[in-house]
Amino acid sequence: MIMATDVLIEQLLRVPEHSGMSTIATLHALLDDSTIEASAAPKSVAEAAQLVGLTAHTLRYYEQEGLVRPARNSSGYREYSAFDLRRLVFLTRMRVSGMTMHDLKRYIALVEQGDPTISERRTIMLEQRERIRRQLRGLELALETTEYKIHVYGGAPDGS
Amino acid sequence: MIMATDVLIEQLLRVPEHSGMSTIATLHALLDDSTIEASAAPKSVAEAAQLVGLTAHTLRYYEQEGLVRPARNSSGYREYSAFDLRRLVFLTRMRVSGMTMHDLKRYIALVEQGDPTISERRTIMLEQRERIRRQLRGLELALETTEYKIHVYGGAPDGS
DNA sequence: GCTTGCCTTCGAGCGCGCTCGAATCCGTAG
DNA sequence: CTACGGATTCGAGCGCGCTCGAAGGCAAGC
Repeated sequence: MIMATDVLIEQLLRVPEHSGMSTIATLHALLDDSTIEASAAPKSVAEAAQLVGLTAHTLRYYEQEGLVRPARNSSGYREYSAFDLRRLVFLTRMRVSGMTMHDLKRYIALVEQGDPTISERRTIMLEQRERIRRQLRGLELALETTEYKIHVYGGAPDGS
Repeated sequence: MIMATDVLIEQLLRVPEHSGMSTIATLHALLDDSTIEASAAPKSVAEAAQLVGLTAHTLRYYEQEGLVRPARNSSGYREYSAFDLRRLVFLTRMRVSGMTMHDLKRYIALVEQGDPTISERRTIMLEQRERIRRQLRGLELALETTEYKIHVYGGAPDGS
């Protein structure tokens, strides 16, 4: 939960409203690695950073940690493809939901090893789902508590 | 999101099921500083830590930061009253929902200054509510993403 | 009286996830 | 030709929230 996180959440939240697609189709377009090249031109590190709500520094750090492998142009500049961007969206969502860099690196390493690791990846995602659900319960409790305080401190001129 | 957090969430989650009270009444009993002394005997630092899902070290740290002020017995040992315990529950919930130590210290400082600071505290809680709501949205997106992956990785022997 | 175990204070250390700055290189505009 | 913005690598540093260990005190059991 670092500074970047707030920006990140803001950015990622506005993703779903870009078309008349169903939720599942949107997710597919956003996340499935086989639906590549929807938008042709690759992005520079700064553009990619902006799109995904991180800094260029952080994107380079993620690469260093093996989480993404953008191509390079003839000058050695990074070029983020749609594939890379989808990967970044996935990474940021997992980070937002509290998956550690350690676990994320492990997961991505499995992804890069291909099909034989699918069942292991599935296990990781099942655990991740449990973590998220626990967090949701914790957050809802915190929300109740916060609303209780607001109530005690005198009504709610904002919100019902 | 440190090690303690997981334990902490586990502990705090089981609080609501202890009686036939309504949600609001439960919250009141758990959080309102005027409903003191439901359970008489004060707790030692280790007991308090266990109850709230933190370590004794962390409780001492919180005290050092001015977040709680447990009384001391004749030997200088800490004695956590029901008041203190409720305070701790509040603190942990705020921490779970991502409020920083910095903000929490500020908030508690206001609490200790009494009534004149109520409107300021209310503002803080309104902001806190917004932060929690943003986090909830982010988490829900992460949950969808995770479930999408689970789906892609082949059905859900666990959960529908 | 001694051991055991939990309490005390204090200050240093740590793991995480960035974050930043220095030094250098590329590419376009004037 | 020069200047400038943005790219590169590298390694060091940082803020947060604990976390730990040393050195010693208190209280109950044998």
